[in-house]
Amino acid sequence: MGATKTEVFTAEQNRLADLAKALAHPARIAILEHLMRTKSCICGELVDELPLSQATVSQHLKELSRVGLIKGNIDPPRVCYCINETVWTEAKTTLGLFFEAFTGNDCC
Amino acid sequence: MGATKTEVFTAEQNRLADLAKALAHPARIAILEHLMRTKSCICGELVDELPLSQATVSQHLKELSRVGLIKGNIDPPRVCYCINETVWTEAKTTLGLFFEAFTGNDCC
DNA sequence: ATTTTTCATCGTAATATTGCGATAATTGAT
DNA sequence: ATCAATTATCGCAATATTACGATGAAAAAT
Repeated sequence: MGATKTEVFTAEQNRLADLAKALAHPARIAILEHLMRTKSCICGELVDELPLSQATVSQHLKELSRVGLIKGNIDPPRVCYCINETVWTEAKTTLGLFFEAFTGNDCC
Repeated sequence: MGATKTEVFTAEQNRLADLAKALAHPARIAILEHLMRTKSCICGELVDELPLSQATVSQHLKELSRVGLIKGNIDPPRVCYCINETVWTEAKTTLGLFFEAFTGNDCC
């Protein structure tokens, strides 16, 4: 085993889990925070910013791209990354609705 | 390697990533949704609800407990689980603030 | 005392993630 | 054509996660 049984869950549950997975690493949080701070897009200065190798940073950027939270503009030899507003809003809304669905419990 | 370099990130970044990690599996999303739906606490009926073995469900419950999103009341031989309102609010707020910090970008 | 019920934990196998050095790939500049 | 700069990808090692059967632990009921 070791592989998640995605087939047995709904598309919504899988999507929410997938968005959360993209946020489930401090380096990716730091990358997104940096992209928010420097409104203009960022490329490889993230490597200077973070104590991680270029290869590792590139891998984290790939994971964020995979779920769509960021997008990159090729400006050779650079790649300018920035937050994808559409998916950002989707994530914000989806997670927001999820957390607001809880209205308190009696027991415990 | 294979281990996350937590030391080089802030406590806030690590905590946010850790909360996200707890949500980064559809089974755990399903568990939390079930706990929200059935306001009263739930124990092993999750095993009937989910197409996963008892051992696997227990492991997911442990992960949710680890970050504090749920808590359990021992009522032998049962264990009644429910959402931990304090941590739930923390997660909601932390993630909410994170997503709201983005105010749009120009490029890309 | 034994049985039953419920849940946690152990052990194990399969797969995924993290991290990095080395190597490609791309394109502008010389 | 070669070089420099930047980023992606490959290959590898270490560790983590997912999943499950089997076993253990706890306490009520017989």
